[in-house]
Amino acid sequence: MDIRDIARLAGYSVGTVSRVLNDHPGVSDRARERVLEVVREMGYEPNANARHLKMRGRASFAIMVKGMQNMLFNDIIEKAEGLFAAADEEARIHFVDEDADEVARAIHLDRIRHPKGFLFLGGDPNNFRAGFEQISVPCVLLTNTAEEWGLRGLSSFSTNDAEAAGCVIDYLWECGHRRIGIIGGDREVSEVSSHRLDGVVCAFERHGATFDAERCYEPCRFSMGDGYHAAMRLLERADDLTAVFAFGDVIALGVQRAISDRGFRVPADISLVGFDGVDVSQYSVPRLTTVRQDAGLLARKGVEALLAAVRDGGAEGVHESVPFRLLRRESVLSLRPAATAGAKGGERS
Amino acid sequence: MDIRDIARLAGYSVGTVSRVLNDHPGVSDRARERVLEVVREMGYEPNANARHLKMRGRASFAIMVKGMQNMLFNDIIEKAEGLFAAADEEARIHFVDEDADEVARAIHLDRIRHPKGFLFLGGDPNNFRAGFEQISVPCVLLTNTAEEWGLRGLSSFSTNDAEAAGCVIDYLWECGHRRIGIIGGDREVSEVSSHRLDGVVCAFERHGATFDAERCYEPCRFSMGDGYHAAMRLLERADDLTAVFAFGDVIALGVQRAISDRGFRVPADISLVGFDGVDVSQYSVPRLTTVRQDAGLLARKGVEALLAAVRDGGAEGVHESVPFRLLRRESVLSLRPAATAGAKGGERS
DNA sequence: CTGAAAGCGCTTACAG
DNA sequence: CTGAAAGCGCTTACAG
Repeated sequence: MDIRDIARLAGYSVGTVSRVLNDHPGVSDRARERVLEVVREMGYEPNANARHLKMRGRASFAIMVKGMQNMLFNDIIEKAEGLFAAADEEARIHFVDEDADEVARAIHLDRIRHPKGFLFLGGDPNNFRAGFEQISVPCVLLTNTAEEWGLRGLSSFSTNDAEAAGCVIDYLWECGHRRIGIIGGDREVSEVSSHRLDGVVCAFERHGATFDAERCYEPCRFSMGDGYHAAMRLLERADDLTAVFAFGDVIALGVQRAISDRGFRVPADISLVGFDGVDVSQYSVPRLTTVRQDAGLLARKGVEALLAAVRDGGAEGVHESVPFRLLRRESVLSLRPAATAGAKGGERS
Repeated sequence: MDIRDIARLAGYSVGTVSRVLNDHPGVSDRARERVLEVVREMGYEPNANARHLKMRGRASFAIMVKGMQNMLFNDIIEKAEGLFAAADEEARIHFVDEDADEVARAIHLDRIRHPKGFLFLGGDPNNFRAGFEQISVPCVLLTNTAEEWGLRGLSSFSTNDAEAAGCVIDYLWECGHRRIGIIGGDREVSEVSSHRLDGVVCAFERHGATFDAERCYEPCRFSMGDGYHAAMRLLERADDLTAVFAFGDVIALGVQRAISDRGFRVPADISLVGFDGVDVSQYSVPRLTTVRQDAGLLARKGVEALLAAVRDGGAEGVHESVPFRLLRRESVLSLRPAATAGAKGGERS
């Protein structure tokens, strides 16, 4: 069943059928109706390979997702897919391993599949610096800022990680916490972690204190298992902590388990804060205090920018941060009785 | 940069270049080396659209995933992707909404993309009965059994849901629980839920009791939020339950939160069992007792069957169940002091 | 072993 | 408004 069959059955040429199928002008109503009738009857759908071959290949968009376990990315994917669909665009999802090279994968895809553009969910600056210029189509990066990567034509939308991390420290400080441990991605590898750590360090300085990274910072990958083991190491080394800030909700879940396994309770003995604001954070017991990244807005800005860049021909590259929110829930204990009331129910604000 | 450029640069015809690229016999070593040299130098990669057009379209496999929030499916996808890659096959992931028609989507893809085969993660028998025969390529279904759907050419690999659910009830029974609530998918819509419920009912009968579905069964979708609300309804209606069995770990997480919000503790006041055995279940506090489905084996069997069906030309369709394991962890309290020891640390076995 | 040529299923100037 | 024809970038009989 190909376009020639339809043409024959409809009594028109393949050119006319093609024009009908593509909603091109210059077709009589009679022809249009007749062709559509046959198409419907036969359940015909054009071969996408042939179509894209002819139309110079640029078929769909590619979403490059770093890691399969990142629940925030799942939320973003879900929204982005809907947005692409609404714009009548196909989007194909490619998961790449957390420590694989997402840019190399994209270069390869660019060559063999000719996507219209790439939406990156997470990315390693080293990979981008090494290969980005080899990508021939518009690219947008989400959750990382590429502002300082010096790459022409790459846009990025992200949460201001340093500021958000600073807010967490401010909040903990306000609750009377001074001995705070940090568990997050390796700053050599994970740039968001590096920014968040900067925010922590600055916040400490703001409060006239110094963050002792040597003792109170423990790096790990973004998974529950890694969070668990990192917390075990941290709690072993620094047994006087009153609070732990994990650079991801999934990490925080592992940390919570570790705290519990060492015989402590959250938040009675140790307070805990996460990052991302994924669904599970509000169902854990206790509900996890965390920084909510706005997955919906991130997805929308990213998809719109990508669509615009494709339409207008690769733009300059913009870098924007989207608002975040500190969700004050139940996993942080105020050490200052007077402040207790203020620390509760804050999510409503 | 197309195959003609390579041919010109290498000093051979496009036919020879194509043969080299496809590892066909009948090419001199000299030609092969020369062509590969140019290919490498130019970073050339053949246009997949053209290739597939010529090769009659069948390009890659399609993985149809029902719902984006199912963590078990995530595990299976991850394994399956690796397996396809190892077999040098491409696999494209399509997420379809939990209540959208995955078979209709597949029919559409079948027509426009001509995949080699479909791997379904989850599926609604109604959709399959309505449209399955319109799919022209081999299909394998995972996590549901299609044994009784009467569909020629569809294979399925799954956990024996009824048996597994029965084991859960047996275990709770053994721990002294009699007033057990069930929270799971709507049996009209979710066949796995219906099977699990059958298992529950049978197990009650085995123990000389009757399961009162009217009072003790509350349906919901497979998400934490739905689990939470369903549990609220159930606990409201049946306030004497000593245990709740949720038909999915994500549901169980919501249930745990609901139990806690009603002022009860798990397992001291109410015991809780999940289903699936996803990562998060072992990090929750308390660690969740659950049925572990073997995502790795499911993925392996599914991919192998699909590959074989494509190779040998659509086979008959086999239906196999894969072993499961009841992971006895911390969320179930034994009501019979003597049995306490046996109920703990069971995961090790 | 190699090349010239047909053809995969479409789209799109170009005529009429 | 419609049709005949060229061409998208490949693969693969068919000759030689």
